[in-house]
Amino acid sequence: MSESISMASEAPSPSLLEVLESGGHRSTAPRRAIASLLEKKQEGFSADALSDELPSVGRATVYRTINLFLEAGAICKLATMNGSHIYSICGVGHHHHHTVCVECGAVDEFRADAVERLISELSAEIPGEIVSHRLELFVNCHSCPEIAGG
Amino acid sequence: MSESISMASEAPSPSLLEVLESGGHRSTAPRRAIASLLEKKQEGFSADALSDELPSVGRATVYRTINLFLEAGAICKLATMNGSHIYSICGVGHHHHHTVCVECGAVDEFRADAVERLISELSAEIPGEIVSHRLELFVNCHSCPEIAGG
DNA sequence: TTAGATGCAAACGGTTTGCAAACCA
DNA sequence: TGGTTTGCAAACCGTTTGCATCTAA
Repeated sequence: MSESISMASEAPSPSLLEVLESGGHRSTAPRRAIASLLEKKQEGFSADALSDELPSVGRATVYRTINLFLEAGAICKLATMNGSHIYSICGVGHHHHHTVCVECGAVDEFRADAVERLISELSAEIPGEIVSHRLELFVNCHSCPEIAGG
Repeated sequence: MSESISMASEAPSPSLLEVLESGGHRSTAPRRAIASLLEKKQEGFSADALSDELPSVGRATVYRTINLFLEAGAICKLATMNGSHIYSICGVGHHHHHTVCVECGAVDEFRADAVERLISELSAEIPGEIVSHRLELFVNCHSCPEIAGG
């Protein structure tokens, strides 16, 4: 059963403002607004949606700030089932995978040693060497009504 | 060890023209040109690159034809490591995964029961039900020079 | 004081769409 | 022939960039 899987649902996000400052970036009003909004989000978000929620912040700044957090590893960019992609706060610092709810967009993270073990088994069977991998699970989280009303 | 993994390197692509006709689409010169070019390709390709190789075919037609094959399941759209995406012919008819060479872009398919088994194990541990999944392996295929000269 | 950050608007890359002309069945 | 498909160009979407202005440190 539950050998080495760990869900991150309960993990509090690290302070995005700390991420900013430890990266040598300034703490400005637009960045603080974005950071505090992101820290409230359970679901994945698009840059566009974020921008809509912060009409006082310029679109370019939203994109620049997202990229800044991306580079710092504070958020992840992940694929949705339809091929587009969304961003999500990273609670876990290291390599992990995501579940994305196909109904409401809620994103969760998990680490499962079984996944990594599988990859290394596959590497024996596959020509060439495995440099990296990407795994996304699309789920129906069954808690959608609370989040998205659907 | 090698229990149920199957690589698709040698599998001949099914005739894309058949795919067209069985889908009730017409066999036109542009579509035939695209189909025959695709059937020669080992590596993944972008719509843009395809269009460059077929200057006599309009860009819109390239995109339309790609989507047509996508809908028919004859080609797959898959992610590259840098977040962009490429297309690749599907030899295997059913659910499978891809390896993408980070050097030359060569794409291969594999089916591994172990992957599917892992997913169903994970489903016991993960809140909600797993609807679908996506797994991409990024590899260094070590045959790059032959394909891309690099 | 000044390097860094912002907002705007324009540019961008990839993709889709409207439409009249061309084409296959 | 008539419904499909094509090519073009313009529109589109998400994202990045140039630049003058503003601001945190």
